[in-house]
Amino acid sequence: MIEMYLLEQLDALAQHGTLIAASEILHITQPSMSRAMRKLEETIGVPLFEHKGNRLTLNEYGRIAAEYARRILDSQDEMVSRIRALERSKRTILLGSCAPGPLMELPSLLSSLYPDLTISTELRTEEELLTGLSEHVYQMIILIHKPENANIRAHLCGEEHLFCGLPLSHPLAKKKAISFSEMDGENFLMASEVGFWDQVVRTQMPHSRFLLQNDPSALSELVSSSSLPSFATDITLRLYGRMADRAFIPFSDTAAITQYWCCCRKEEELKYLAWFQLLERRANTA
Amino acid sequence: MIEMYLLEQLDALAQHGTLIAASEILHITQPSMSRAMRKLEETIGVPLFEHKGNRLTLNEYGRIAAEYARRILDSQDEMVSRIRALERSKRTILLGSCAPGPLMELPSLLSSLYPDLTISTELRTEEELLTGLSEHVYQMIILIHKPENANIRAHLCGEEHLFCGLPLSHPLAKKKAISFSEMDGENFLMASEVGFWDQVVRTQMPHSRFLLQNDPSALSELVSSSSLPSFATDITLRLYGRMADRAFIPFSDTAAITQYWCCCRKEEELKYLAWFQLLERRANTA
DNA sequence: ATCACTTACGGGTGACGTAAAAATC
DNA sequence: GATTTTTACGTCACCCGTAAGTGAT
Repeated sequence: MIEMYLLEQLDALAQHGTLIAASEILHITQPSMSRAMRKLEETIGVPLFEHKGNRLTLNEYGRIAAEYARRILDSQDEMVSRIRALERSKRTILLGSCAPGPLMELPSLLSSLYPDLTISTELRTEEELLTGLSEHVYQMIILIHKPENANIRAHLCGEEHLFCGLPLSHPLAKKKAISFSEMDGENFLMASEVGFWDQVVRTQMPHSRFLLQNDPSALSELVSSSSLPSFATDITLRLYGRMADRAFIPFSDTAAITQYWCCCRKEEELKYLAWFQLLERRANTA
Repeated sequence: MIEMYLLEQLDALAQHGTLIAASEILHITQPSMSRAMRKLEETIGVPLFEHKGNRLTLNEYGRIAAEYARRILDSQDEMVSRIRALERSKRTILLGSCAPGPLMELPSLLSSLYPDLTISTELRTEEELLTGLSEHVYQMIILIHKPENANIRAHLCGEEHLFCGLPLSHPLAKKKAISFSEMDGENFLMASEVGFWDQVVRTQMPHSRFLLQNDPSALSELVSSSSLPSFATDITLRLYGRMADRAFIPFSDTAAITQYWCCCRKEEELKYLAWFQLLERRANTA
């Protein structure tokens, strides 16, 4: 029987080259590793190491052992995280989104539908969300592109339209609509956690600079005391109202409008059937 | 970090149902297992068991953990046996054969070609030999059918012809050839380790009985003092000569003649190139 | 009463750390 | 002399076994 700590130490040695480096990573002393590696060698009964000068290196067999060690450690990690995630998914819905907008409205709806479950949310990139969903990290994710993956089921769950917030004194403040190119070059005040919108505005207005503020209320104060343009969306305007001293003008570009897809793993679609039906009704009444 | 002994005990529990049964298999006491399972549960942080009456059973999470445990233990075993087999294969050639004939001639030839290597032999079924070869248990195997597997290279390495040994007083002792059907129903003295020949004679002479003798010299004595028919082959006759008081008559059936294929894994064909060239020369001069 | 598991306690293996030596650069 | 590994020794964690206890059949 080869214990896991031996494989862990072998793996660390393979990755860091020397006993000292590996032992520092594992927070054990170097003699301890020296002993452990000898023990591993004796257990297998085949030499795994070579002494090259004052360095201990893996030989052909050691490298094979290290590959197995890596794989075994990986499956051990996977086992633990898989079980924990599964257990948690019985108690909570972790909802990941690529934009903050859906996270302002959907969690409370989820809560009312599933009162026994805890609803948590995270803001991540679409790529992170997709891998996280398949790895059972997320129970649901909100994307702006409908995923092609056959193991994922997607339902439309709303849309969002980007607005430009301008002080009333701004020359364009009276317009009914505005384009990114008209505003390109102006400096904006912006919340720092806006998900994919960050990418959108930087791409559409490459000559603009964006002053980020993490705290929403601080941002709000800054905006009202500043003459810099800001952002809003139909969702934020609906939920938080319009500032009296600002004009909010929709961007006319198609890049300023997005649809959101609420996705879950195929095998959980039935579990969330009521939820997707609620989204359906909500879309029809909107 | 989940140590291997915990996974081993979980696996045993999953396979045997109760702590007591599992602990007996592992040769540890039952309280020790009880503690270990609780420790595993605490480490993962998710309940893995249910108390059904006075029995401890795996719940949904426990069953998942047990699956992982099984896989991890398997790869750990594979790691050790793979490394040991690889190391051994550097020092020895383990030659498996489905018949004893080739093992009477080939090992000494191998020895003279590879004087630094230890040559060991085993008699097994073709099926066992094929899996053993792919799992690096054998470096070479001798089969009577050319294998189809693309990862295996086969070279002809000789043939063998079955003879019938008869006392000179036997009515058929003067014949030049003999068929299985002529002998069907007679009882034979036979060596017990004859590989696939066992199958051949039992199939071809279903009404005969075969008295097995494990020790070759004992068999030889029995044969010379008995009037029962016996077996020989061209190989045994060449190597050990003919008994003066017996006639050795070839069986005429095609089932009495076989070709032998010497096989190695594809990736080792170059390593044994000299050997296969020797077999080639030997076949041509024969 | 029997069976399966849990709790309690003591013992011994062995994994770790510290200190110092050996070997290579 | 600096770096890396090995050796030596003491300590403590923890895994196991024994024995008694609890609960279900």
